[in-house]
Amino acid sequence: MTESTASKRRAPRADARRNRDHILDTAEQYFSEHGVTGSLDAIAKRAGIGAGTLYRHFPNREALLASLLSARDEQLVARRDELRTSAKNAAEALDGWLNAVTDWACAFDGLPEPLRAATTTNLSPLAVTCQGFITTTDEFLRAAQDQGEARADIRALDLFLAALATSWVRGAAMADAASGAALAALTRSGWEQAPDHSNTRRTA
Amino acid sequence: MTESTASKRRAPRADARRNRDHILDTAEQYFSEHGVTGSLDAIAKRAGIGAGTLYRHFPNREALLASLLSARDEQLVARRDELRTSAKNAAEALDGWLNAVTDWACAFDGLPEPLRAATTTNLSPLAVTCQGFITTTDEFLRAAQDQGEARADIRALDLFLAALATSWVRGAAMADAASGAALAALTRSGWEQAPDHSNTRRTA
Amino acid sequence: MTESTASKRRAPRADARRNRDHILDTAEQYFSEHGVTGSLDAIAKRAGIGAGTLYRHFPNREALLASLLSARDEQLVARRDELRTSAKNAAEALDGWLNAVTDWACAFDGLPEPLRAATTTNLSPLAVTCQGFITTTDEFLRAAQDQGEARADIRALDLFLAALATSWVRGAAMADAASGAALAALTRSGWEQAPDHSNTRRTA
Amino acid sequence: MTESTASKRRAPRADARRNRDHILDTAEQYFSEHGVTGSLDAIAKRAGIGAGTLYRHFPNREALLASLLSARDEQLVARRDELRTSAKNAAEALDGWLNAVTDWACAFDGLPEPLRAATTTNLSPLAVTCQGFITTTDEFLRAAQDQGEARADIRALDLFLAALATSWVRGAAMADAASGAALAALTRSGWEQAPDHSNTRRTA
DNA sequence: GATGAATGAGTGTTCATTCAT
DNA sequence: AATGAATGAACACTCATTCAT
Repeated sequence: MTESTASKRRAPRADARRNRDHILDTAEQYFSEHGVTGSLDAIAKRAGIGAGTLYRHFPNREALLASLLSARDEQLVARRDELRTSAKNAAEALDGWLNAVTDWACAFDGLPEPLRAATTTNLSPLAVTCQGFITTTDEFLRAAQDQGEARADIRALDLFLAALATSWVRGAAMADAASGAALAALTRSGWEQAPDHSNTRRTA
Repeated sequence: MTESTASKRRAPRADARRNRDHILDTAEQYFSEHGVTGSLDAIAKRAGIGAGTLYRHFPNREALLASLLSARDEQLVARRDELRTSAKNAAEALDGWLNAVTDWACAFDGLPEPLRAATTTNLSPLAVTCQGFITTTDEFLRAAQDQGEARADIRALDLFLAALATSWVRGAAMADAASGAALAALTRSGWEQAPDHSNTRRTA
Repeated sequence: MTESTASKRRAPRADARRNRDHILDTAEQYFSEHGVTGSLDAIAKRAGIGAGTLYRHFPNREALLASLLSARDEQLVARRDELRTSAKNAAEALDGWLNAVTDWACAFDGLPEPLRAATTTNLSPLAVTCQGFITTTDEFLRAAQDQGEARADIRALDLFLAALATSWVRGAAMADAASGAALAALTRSGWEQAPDHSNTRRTA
Repeated sequence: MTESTASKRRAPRADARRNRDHILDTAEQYFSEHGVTGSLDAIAKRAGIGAGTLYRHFPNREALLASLLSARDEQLVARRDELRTSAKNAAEALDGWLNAVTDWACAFDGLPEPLRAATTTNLSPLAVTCQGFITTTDEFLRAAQDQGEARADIRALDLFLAALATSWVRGAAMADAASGAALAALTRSGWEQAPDHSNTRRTA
């Protein structure tokens, strides 16, 4: 299917492809330096192309972000497959996945914000990206729930948002890394001490 | 304490005081409508004063925000006192307090962002405000820990940040309210199911 | 004449012809919606062709407009013939013709502007179109003048411009239709009251 | 009244006034060269001020135009008074006035367009300016009608629009001046030859 | 013949902050 | 103390036209 449509627009034109890739590289670097709210014009300038060219490839900031992030999909997908096979149990797999998502959402300063927005608007190009990850989260979550390793009243969307929130807490490069980790831990175990009459062992 | 420094500049001039209050009222309204990133110029205009006057009272956006929020301190302090006496146990008190903080940080759209920043920069006028609430959080947390109702490895700062994160997830008025509540719940209990040795009852 | 030059490049290629027609249809619709200053790129996009193809067929906006309008020539020519036979006198014929021209120039929002320009520059592809209509106007005018039904000091060009001006006054769809009609009436009879020798008393 | 409000905002600040005047001078020159659609940024740059300063004084193009034109009001008003006293009859006065309006609307290339728009939208700052002139037109028109020198079925608005249309026909500096005059003449007397054998019958 | 990528100056507008009045 | 004018870079985004493919 994808092939047939691709055959229609035969040549993606070598220079266009090159430009596109160059824009992505430049944006990656620029966003790393200035956060996701950095100037698109500045990216175009740094890439040595006209602003129009950037907008042709990526009609708006979110489209650019989406492309940037989907380039990292492979890594996340790889991580997912790895967790599926190597995790010692469903809870570890879910935990590992959520950590991976958190890292992913920390790619650029300010990234969690549009991602969160994308979970509710559905209009953003980021929405599809997010949706895919929520689905994966759901798979891990269900597995853990089936194994009795995760509470039954948890929704995948909420875990995804919790991961984003953790990225958000980590915030800028300067922020307290420990607090980010702490929120991740809270998300897993909560602050509440189980009122264990006998001996509830719980691993921090 | 604050009074003694104020005594230095004897009469704060009635009109200045009036202006200040009027700015605060206007800003309150404006931020409610447009979020915390709204235009300060617009606030000055709506308040019917010059931009310079606004900047005289509040040298920057965060100073304005800090004043705005500290006006709500009383409510939070009242809530704190209420929780201290009425909560049936330390865990409920802590939970109630965190919910109060979460609500407080939802006062304006986009408010969690500068608050989070204030927890790390220390330079922001908001830092003092935050610090006070972190201290209160610490009191509740310690009480709960002393009662064995909260895990010992939790830090007040992290709980405070978790509350902010919850506000952040709630986000704009449009956002999914359930997800906000879900993160609060996660923060309390985590998604992990305690490995029950007897018989795990689980409702699908 | 035009045919002989066309015979040079024998087959206009079926697809080229089809493209050309499709562009015209699309442009007709687009200009109706957005006025004559609408984006040519958008027209190409809507027509499903590349921008270059559009420019191959019509090197600039005015060339496109000219083709668009000459497609309506038939209607105007038909109207001309109709007026020649059916009008009860030369003045009515001229009046009918000017109204037809006015309607024609109202085809798209903003059309009168390039038409007026075309009457003076001669470089525009629209110039030919306009010239033809001015000639026809001249025929009707002369007939009326011969019949003593039109003043002798009137020029066809000026009547044509007056018709364009009337279209211009009608302006966008929103404009005051009555004023358009009023200008047409003024053009015919003027605001001046003929000095009546008897005694025309007229109360304002 | 105007004085009391003026006293409130005591100092229009000498530099502000100077800037404002300088902007107006620059805009006058720039619009003369490039027409009313010229770049506002370019005007700011040429005036040696920041774009923001221009926008502070004139929030949009039409506000700037309105100020520019109202500076010419005095001339028109003077002309009005002159016509009132010196015109040999009401018809000449009206004719002189319409010519004055036409000249006024020719001040810049492209000016008739926003003026016409202003007669229908009412939202434009130009609307007030236009309204004033329409009122004056009405005075001259009524006088002429009272004298039996103008047809009773004419509206002031339509005469005003006819004057604008005449300016529009004159168009750019390059345009055919004769055609402009011709439309003005048409507006006054029409193209129709009164079929007067003896007594002038004229159909409305 | 057709394509559509590239151009890049240009658009109007905003805004936090400073400083002359 | 209050004012509000000035700043001017920055913003996202557009579009007619060219030209390599």
